[in-house]
Amino acid sequence: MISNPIRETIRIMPRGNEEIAGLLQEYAELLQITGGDPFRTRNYEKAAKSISGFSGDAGQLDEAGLQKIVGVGKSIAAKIVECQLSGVFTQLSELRAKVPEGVRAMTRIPALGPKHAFQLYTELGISSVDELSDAIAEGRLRDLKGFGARSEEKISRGIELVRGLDQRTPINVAAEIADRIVAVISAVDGCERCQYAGSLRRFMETIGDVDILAAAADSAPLMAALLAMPQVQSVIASGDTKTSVRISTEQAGQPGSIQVDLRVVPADCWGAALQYFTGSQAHNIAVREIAVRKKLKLSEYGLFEAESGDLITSATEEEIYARLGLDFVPAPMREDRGEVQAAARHEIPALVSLAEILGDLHSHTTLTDGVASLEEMVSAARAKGYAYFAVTDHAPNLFMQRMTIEKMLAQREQLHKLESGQAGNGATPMILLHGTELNIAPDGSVDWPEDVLAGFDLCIASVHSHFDQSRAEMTRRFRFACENPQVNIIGHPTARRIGKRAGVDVDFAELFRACAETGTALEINSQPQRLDLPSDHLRAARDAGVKFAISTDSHAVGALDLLRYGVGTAQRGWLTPDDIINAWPLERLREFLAA
DNA sequence: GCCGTTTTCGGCCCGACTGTTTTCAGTCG
Repeated sequence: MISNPIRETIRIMPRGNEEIAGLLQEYAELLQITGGDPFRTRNYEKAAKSISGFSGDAGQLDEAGLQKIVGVGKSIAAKIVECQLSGVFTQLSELRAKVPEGVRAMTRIPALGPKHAFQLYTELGISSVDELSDAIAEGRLRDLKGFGARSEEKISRGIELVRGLDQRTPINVAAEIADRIVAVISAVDGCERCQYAGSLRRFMETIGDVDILAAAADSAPLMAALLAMPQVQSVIASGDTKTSVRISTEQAGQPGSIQVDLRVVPADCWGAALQYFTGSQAHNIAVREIAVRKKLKLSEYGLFEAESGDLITSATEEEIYARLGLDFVPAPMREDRGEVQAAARHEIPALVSLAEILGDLHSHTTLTDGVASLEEMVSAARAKGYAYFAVTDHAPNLFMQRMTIEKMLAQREQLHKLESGQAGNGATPMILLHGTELNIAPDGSVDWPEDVLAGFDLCIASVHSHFDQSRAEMTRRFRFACENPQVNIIGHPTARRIGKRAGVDVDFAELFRACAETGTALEINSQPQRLDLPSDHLRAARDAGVKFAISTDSHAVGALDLLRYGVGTAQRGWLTPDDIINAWPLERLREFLAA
């Protein structure tokens, strides 16, 4: 029998981080539903999140290694190891037998939590969202203790909401809505400050709800302004300090909606409120625990002496962190993934900022699938004040793009003319780089022969097909592409489409090694439906010695503005300008591309 | 269940809003 070299490298793969995290999360939820100790529940949730964001492969670790992960102690480590070895998680199986899967699904309904879901199951035998819907229609909830007509109504609305697809909103759609609301609220008489906070300020890739914070002595006119917006579909809650509504989102004609929370505070506690309202919840808990240990109390109203209740500070976030002995933590880092400890050790890195990006390294024109001409793209890039700009149209193997070597060479000539044409008008000229986006074939090869590739200033190589290869094949495919001396950057490495297509299955540790060894950068693609490489992988890649290119992959002039989402993603991955090749001056960039 | 320049035991963030309640539990962030 002929041996298959790929097959031989496959071992029985242990469960990956996400799978382990999923089991722990499920166990936490089932514990909560069955009324388990809330602190234990919180711990399992924390361990799940911690493993989900862990940069190594938790499935490869023994008990001692697992316990080094924050939130994982003796007991959870033992459960994970047992699960890896025997495939059995006894306590989880026991709870699964007590709580049908449908009951857990019921807790996803807004306004229906674990306690009521379990009550509905034990007292009425309701064990799915559909059964719950029927029970409400039959009026069976009314006689239940703790339920009434209003709760029936809220749960009914919640069921409609969960049945609608795509509950989380892309970051750019949420940002547009947030900007509009901030403009409306800011214009109200008496509004002293207004900005968005929450997951949007932290640059999460999708947004569950939009959090708006405002400062005013009298909250009523601000709340009224929000309620009067024509996009408001329904009011979830409305009080003196907080109003929650659902607002419609139009995405390419698709109906949708998102929850918006408006919180109004007095101006003098702005910093404390912004810190609180930005989250994440896990970060806030970690920070508040530090406050408690110092005999202080932190809330959205300020930092107080625990004993006397005297206010210490509340005006700015910086003062609050400083008073707790912490470095200021930039919002995108606030996920309780080690940043609080880093802040205590005064090791918060100087994150890359939008202003430090000197050029965009991935763009398309009408020569392939862009909708703006070369001249339009270049002039838009110049308007951004970039020091350099790369045009990287698709290569021939993406057949529908009908690229040829002749078209490519003609574009290069046009590009050189454009570049020389700008001399003499006084301003520092923007350097134009001629590049291409190659297609990584299933075997790892790319479109053009090496001598053709050598004519480009830069080559991106991306996976555009055969997404379902096995991990071993995919990993070998990437390594082969990295080893091509002409390939400088791997484009949108996981090839995921957020909410639509999962990323390819690749051994990330091996990919990072290959990139580091060959001097190949990984792209952080700024398209909101990509955000790829995802932020969760960035720290591991950087620790392996990988450099990154933050690019927009623009197919239109307006898309150049998407760079901020790529920068936000890089900030979530703790990256500094030194990690980002397009934050470097042209000379250093050229050296990297030539190496 | 985790964690510790106060602790290996005894804590574990904090507050707003709602609905069904005569004082509070549940949900949410």
